Amino acid sequence: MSDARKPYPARRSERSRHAILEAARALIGEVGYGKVSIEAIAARAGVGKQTIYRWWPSKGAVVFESILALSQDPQSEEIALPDTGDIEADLKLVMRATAAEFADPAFEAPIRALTSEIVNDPDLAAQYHERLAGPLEEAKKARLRAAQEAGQLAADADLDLVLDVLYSPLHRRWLYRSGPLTPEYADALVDVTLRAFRP
Amino acid sequence: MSDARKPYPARRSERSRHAILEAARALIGEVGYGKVSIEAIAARAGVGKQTIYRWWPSKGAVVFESILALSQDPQSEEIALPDTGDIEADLKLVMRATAAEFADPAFEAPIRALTSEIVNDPDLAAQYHERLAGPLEEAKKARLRAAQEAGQLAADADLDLVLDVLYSPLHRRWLYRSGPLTPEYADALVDVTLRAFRP
Amino acid sequence: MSDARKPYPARRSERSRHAILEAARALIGEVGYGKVSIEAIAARAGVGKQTIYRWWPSKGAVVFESILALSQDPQSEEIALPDTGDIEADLKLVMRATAAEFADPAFEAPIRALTSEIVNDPDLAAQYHERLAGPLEEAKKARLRAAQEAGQLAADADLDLVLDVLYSPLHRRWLYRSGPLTPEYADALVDVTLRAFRP
Amino acid sequence: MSDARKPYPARRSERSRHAILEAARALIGEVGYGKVSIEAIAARAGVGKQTIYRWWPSKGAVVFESILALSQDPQSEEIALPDTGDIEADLKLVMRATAAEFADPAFEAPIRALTSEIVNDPDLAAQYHERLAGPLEEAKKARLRAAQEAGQLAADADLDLVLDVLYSPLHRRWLYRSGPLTPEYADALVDVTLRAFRP
DNA sequence: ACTTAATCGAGACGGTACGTCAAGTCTTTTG
DNA sequence: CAAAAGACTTGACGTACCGTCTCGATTAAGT
Repeated sequence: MSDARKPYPARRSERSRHAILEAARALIGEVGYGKVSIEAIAARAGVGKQTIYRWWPSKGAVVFESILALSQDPQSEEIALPDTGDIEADLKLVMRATAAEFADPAFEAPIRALTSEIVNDPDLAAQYHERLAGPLEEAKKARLRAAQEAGQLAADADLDLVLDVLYSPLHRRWLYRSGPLTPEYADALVDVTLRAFRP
Repeated sequence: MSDARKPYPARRSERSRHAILEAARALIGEVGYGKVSIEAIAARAGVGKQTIYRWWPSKGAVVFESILALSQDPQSEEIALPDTGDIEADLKLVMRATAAEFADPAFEAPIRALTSEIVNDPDLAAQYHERLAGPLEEAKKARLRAAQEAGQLAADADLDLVLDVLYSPLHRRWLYRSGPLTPEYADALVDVTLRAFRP
Repeated sequence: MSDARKPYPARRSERSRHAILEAARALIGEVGYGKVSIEAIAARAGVGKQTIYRWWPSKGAVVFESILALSQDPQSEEIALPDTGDIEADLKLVMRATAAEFADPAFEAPIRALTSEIVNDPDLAAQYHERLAGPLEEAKKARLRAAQEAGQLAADADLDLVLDVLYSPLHRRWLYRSGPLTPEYADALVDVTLRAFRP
Repeated sequence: MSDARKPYPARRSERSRHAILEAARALIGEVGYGKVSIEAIAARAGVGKQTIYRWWPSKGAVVFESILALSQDPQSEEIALPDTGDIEADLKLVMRATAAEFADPAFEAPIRALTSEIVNDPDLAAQYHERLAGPLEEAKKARLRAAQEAGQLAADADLDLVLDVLYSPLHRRWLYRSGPLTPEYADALVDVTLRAFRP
């Protein structure tokens, strides 16, 4: 009887699951995503390779989930952006923080790994959206909606588009290393965006 | 690398060089970037493996160059954007074309491959900038400068920032598959950008 | 072996025991001894692996017992060789039958499997002797004793030796495939043996 | 390019070939045939697994050749049995030596391993015949022919049959552990054989 | 035109990792 | 409490490629 079909999750070992994700996370940090192997994850987690193959379809999926797990625990349930009533100040705060995060090497490595996976795997891209990017975007849109109601943003602005204009340039600069992620750049993006969507 | 103290380019076989790049390009299209191997490239090109290792440091470099070669040949020397005098119409034309290009599967595969490499290798990112993205950006900035002179764009606008705002959202949508690349979206980006940077 | 401190045979499921031996026998015929696995036996028998491990120490033991069971059932209790009074005729009959049996592919596979086990496991060799070979030899020796009493065989002949000389060459030829198992060869062995041990 | 097809023996590494056979031989002695793995042979020989798979089709073939190599080197070219003119004395000498050899544990292990392989693989059986058993049998038959010419053996005796009767019982007793391999037993077999085939 | 030295196609080599199979152990649920 | 079910760790399988290392056989310079 091969292990190939329909493992029955009720019997799944929580201990193993956790050890695998933790090992994956640690190895990405230590040797870089490209050099992480399933064998190394299994060895580090004290787990048989089959236990990985039983529950995940690919290295990408393990790595993906290990990073998701990493990102989700701390913020737990609720994500909310600061709301002082001043949309410009609030956005600049958030954008500067985002820029700083991207510049932090400890943060970079796993996110680049994750991005590599997402670029080449539509399934993971969908999961990424649903589980990580989506909730975050909702939180941002909630803050923007408040700004609309306060008359600081055009009432008919497409909030998805606003977010695209606000974040994409920063993201692209980071991904392609096409320029420095300075606070000034963050501020400039906020200024441009508010100018484009002012009431 | 034993053989490779100083590969002396004068003796390099142009026939082999070309066959290798061509084989790489073909294989990316057939099996996808992740599954292309040096051995397969060598076999397909009718070349010894050492001939590849002698001239390129990694699979990424071969693939990268094969795609660069692909992109450069047709447009040869000069790249220029249309200039009808109407910046809005011209940009919409270009942006719609870009969106269509991204949506074309034959175009997608190699560019995603290239992007995978760039994300994880700063050297390749630099080369990409210098040899592909840079010249293109210059052409775009030339057109924007003409618009500034025609009073259609703020004279003090940072043209790099303008390009970021214009292209990044489209690019990001494509890379993360986070939304459809419609002509309407292309138009909306042009509208937003012109609104943000109007004189 | 956790479960197996003292498997308490009183509660043993006869249904399972039989299904396991039957499954083992069937699989040997279908895929060959070398490719039979405990997992396959368990699956085919509709039995948990532990149920096999609880009652048998190794794959060899299961296979061995399944073949023993196969050989014993039909002949049940009593085995006796033909006795027409003519030892030469009787032996030739038996030897030709034995040669034919060995040449039958359906018979071969399990016996070769059994032999593989026996060669490398002295315990199984002993069991084989006690449960299969021994009784058969007794029957043969009974017939030879009758021949001695009839003055057709030297009275002081060592009957074990007689059997060795009679059967071993045939057996070896089969095992090593070192020659054809013809009726003529069977006859020749009887002739040689009777000549060597004539009164 | 996979390694799968037609390795070209001219480039074969003699160093590796020898190390592999030597490692196989050593491991059989240390852990027993059943527990020898290709991986262990490769590791012990300081060789990649593929180098084994490139030149041998199976574990059995490697083990087989390692034992053949072992048996062939010392006796090199010519094998000849003693010939004092007294066939009985000569045969008893040889048979007692054979019995002693079988009883030696250092000799036993590899020969049992070899036998296991031969039983289940007709190809190996054929090779065994051609490269080991055949030449030996020729030497024995040469001695028996001399005895025929000296009038110590029936002139019309089938020498293959003589060898069968002489050796098979000893061999079988060893293989099945069905009795002790004493010098007396060896002598008895010579006596029986000579009686059966006396002129 | 003639060496002569680097490049070439080919492919064997020592290795690492793959994804699969089965072994034997352990745990949970069912009868 | 035995048995079915099946997840677990372990370890070997046979394959795919890696990057290095010979091999002759071109091939293009510099004599």
